[in-house]
Amino acid sequence: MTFKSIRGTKDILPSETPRWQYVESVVRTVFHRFNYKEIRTPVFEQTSLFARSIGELTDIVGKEMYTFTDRSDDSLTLKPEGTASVIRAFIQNNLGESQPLVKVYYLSPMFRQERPQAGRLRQFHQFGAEAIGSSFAETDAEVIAMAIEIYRQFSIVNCELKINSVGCEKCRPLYKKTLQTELRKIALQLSPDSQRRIEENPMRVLDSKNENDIRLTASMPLITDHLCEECSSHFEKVKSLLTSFHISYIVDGRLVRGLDYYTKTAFELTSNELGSQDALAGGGRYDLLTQELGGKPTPGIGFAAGIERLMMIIEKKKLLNDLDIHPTIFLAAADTTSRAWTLEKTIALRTQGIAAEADFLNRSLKAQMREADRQNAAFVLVVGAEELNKQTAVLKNLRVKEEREIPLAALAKILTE
RNA sequence: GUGGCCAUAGUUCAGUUGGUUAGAAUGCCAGGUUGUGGCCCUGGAUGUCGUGGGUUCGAGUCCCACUGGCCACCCCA
Repeated sequence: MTFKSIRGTKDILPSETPRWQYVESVVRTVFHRFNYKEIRTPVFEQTSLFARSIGELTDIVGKEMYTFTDRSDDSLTLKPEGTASVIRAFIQNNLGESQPLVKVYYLSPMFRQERPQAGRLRQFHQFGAEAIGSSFAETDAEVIAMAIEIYRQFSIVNCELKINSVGCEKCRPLYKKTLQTELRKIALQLSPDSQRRIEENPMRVLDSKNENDIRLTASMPLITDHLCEECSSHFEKVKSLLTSFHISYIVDGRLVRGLDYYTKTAFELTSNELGSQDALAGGGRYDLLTQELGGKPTPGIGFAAGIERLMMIIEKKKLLNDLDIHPTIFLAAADTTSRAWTLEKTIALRTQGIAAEADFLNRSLKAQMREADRQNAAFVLVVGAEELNKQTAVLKNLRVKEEREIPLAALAKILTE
């Protein structure tokens, strides 16, 4: 084989696209119900947009971005996540000037150069939403409820919602210092990654999956015990709202997400149906991001979810297997003289809004019947010279295996009933 | 980026201690029914055995490298 798709990229084939389209339509429906409107941003941006927003020291920026220089020597990057682009568009188009709260959603491919494995691709797809302009806990709860509602639409209700508060510019630096001094005491016993993070991003050390690290840091102070008054009451409000929405959650004081811009609420939705890459969706509040990117200080919160991972669960649970696109009628020609008529009629039916198909490969009647069956057509119309003379045809219902002779003039009417 | 396993018809896979023209199932095509699908029967077509090198009289089989896939680490959607 001479040409192959790039490592970590996948073709979504005709056998799968009906399921994708259906999932996308459900996602859109829920977003619309929550009054979020779609935004479409370019797939690539200036590299510095991501470096600035996601954080220079994060794994995403440090080693996973698809970055290249174009012919004008500008450094561009295929977007590794959605929020940065949305906030850039929000600022650039002054979206905040026409209303205090902007609620948008997106469905888009994302790109990260990681080693592919189950549930992880280099080009993958996310849907996500951003509510820009509200600092209130009510919006945090709305966004979380919306994410959960999408999964509920697919009867996925056993996933786990983990939430945390990562503090703000007032309380987080103090906590970081406290944690850092504690971590330095045991630094040499920690994994190399964690040792590096003590200085770069100490909170990530607590989020390590290394068993030894977990044991050593078991009694470390948690951010949830060091929040300032404002962050603490915000967190309490989010939790009580979730409870009032009948959404169960577990507080995970060690949850730190891989993007530096989060403040206060951070959350993650995981599923045990997925294997090692078990995060279905993640998100959080980013009250400082808009000003960091040069806009007016505007609080915001959002989430993003992986479509392939949702798809994995849908496939595993054998949901949505009966979606398919099929012709209502297949026009089969019994002899060569009637073949031209079937083609003409097929085109005519299509213009009348009926999904029709015919044989364009000059096949035998038997082969045409097989084709109609393979295409899962509801009806077959068999016509030959004799029928055309009488202006009739044999209409066969493939589902109930019955056939009858009908006048050609009545065909469209019968099919649209 | 690191590691383990893997790579043979369209697909899923078999292929003996290295030995002649590389198989099965399924799918595809055709016929059985010269105007009728699904089930059944009969027949047919299809492989650079991932790529490149090496060992050997001889390699799908052994060795090396590369590429790709799967899974895990890491990280995350």
